Amino acid sequence: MRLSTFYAPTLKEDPADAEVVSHKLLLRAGMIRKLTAGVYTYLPLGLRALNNVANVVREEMNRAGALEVLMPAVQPGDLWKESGRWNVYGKELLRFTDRHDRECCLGPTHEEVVTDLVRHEIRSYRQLPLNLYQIQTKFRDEIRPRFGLMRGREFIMKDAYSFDKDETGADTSYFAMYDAYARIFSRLGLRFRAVEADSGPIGGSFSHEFMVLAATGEDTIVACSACEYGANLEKAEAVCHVAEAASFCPPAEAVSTPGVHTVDEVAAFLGVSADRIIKTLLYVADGRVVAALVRGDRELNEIKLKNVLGATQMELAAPEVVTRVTGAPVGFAGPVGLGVDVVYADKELFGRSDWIAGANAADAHLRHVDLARDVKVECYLDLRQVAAGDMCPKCGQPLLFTKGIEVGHVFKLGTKYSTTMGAMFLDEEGKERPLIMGCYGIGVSRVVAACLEQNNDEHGIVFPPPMAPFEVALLNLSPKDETAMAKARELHDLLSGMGIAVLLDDRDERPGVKFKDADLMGFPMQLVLGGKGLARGVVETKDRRTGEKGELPLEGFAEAFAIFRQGVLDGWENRG
RNA sequence: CGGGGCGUGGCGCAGACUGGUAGCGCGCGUGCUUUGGGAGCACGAUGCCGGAGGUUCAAAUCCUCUCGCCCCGACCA
Repeated sequence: MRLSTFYAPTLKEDPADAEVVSHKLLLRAGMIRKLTAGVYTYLPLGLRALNNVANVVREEMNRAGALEVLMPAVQPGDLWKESGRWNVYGKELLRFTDRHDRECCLGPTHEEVVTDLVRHEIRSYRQLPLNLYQIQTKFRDEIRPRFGLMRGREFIMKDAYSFDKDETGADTSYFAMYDAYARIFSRLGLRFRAVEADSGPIGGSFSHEFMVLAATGEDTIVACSACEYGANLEKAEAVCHVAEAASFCPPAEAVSTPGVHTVDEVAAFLGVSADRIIKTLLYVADGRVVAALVRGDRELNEIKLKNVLGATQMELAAPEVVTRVTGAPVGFAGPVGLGVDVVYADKELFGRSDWIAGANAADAHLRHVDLARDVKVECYLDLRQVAAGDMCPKCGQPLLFTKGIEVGHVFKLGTKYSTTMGAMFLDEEGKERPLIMGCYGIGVSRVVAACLEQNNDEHGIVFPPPMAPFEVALLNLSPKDETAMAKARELHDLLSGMGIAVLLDDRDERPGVKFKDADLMGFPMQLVLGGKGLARGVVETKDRRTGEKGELPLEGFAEAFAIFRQGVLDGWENRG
């Protein structure tokens, strides 16, 4: 390919509306352009990178035994009503009606469609297992799309769905996908970690997320410093420190705390540390008012609470609700004599007494609270957010916190969809049973963005070779010189003949422009053909990642290049 | 949806408070020079100042309404 006839409009300056580095670089390197919020056009370079990711994904899915299909983007609302998600998916599901007034939506995911497909075809256990996948455009009407390709409304996703006859088979399918994902992200040159995750509204019994490690990640992941344990913060299990022996607790008594609302204020006012205080949080979950108790120095993990309640909707109680159930303004809620439907406590509160808590009266708190004596606690559970200083639930070593970008997610779904949508098969005994499903997603376009978050420097993109739109940039510094141009074409054709994607910069530009653009666009290898080297019969080389420069002889170029290339690839493989 | 910010040649920005000829840098076109890390000089083109109302002799500038974009939050694979 020749750059003079290619379309890669690079920008010298950062676009005003790009915040994160991947977004800036994708725009500056001429890979994407925005149409509207969260919706992008892929320009030739961006599309090549995207396709490279898709092809690696495709190869590994095929290797794992999954079969590629392509499902529609437009889906009938009736299917979603059948699965029960029409009313729970919310505004993220873009709905519209067609000319016959039939309700439709743009597919944010394809459990319904694939389940519908399979229920018409699968009759017997002999047809199982089956794993279908597609690489397709998804639309999710995000509340707030941001960061370019990182969180778009329209994006490219690989989604796979497995169908098995029993739990053993389903687990096998799940781990086949898990392994395929690990291979995919490794091959693409990403630093990542697979972590335990909450399964969210799609439902299911267990799941893992594949996180690309990057400071700009929107997720926080917790990983053990010693063992393999890793989890999304929202899932991470909190280890309970050993409770002190319960001592004698005097009767609870009210103390006046005028205008003292927050835990910190109470601690300061009463001269105690925050871990002696009970924080009482009130939520409305599916219409019920519930109280969640955590230690004053802890944060409640809302996902854990929501899962415990099995609630579909849960939100922090509004001030009016707080006033109604506590009889006091916000800031004085406590578990004793609280007018809520149910009280849950973090397990850390178990076995200790003599707490300080809100008195459910304006400007007052209670001291000497004993939960076992004074409160009807429904259950003591893990409700709190894991925090710095916590230990690994598996091995007891310290946990580390890092930021990550979710690029893949594997779910074991079970029979959630097959049951509600009637996707059944006959087992060996002729008995009808629901298919056991799993679903597995990779944000293909997000992988590109996540990759750039990890692989860039002050000059621009540093593409890992498997993802690079072109592996080699061949810069001809003297495009007007017939001899040089002929040589450049010869090298270009030679490399192309070797199956290497090479972009020849034959533009009538000054050398500096070519160097800057090649660096910005991030091609792993640069070959420079200029007057200086040409006279001596050599081509200069640069490894984009290390910046290391060298020379290759024009005589016996193919062999010398192969060695150079292997060196660059090995460097990527063995980088620290 | 709450909070904040921004819409001015293709891109990045100034001008607005205090109304009075729409400007700068980059890019673009032509010519000459230059040619190993985003060239120099000269000439030139490109604006319904996001849109609609209003105030005024006069609006990019003041007022009202609207549309779009970005950031923080809530939410989310």
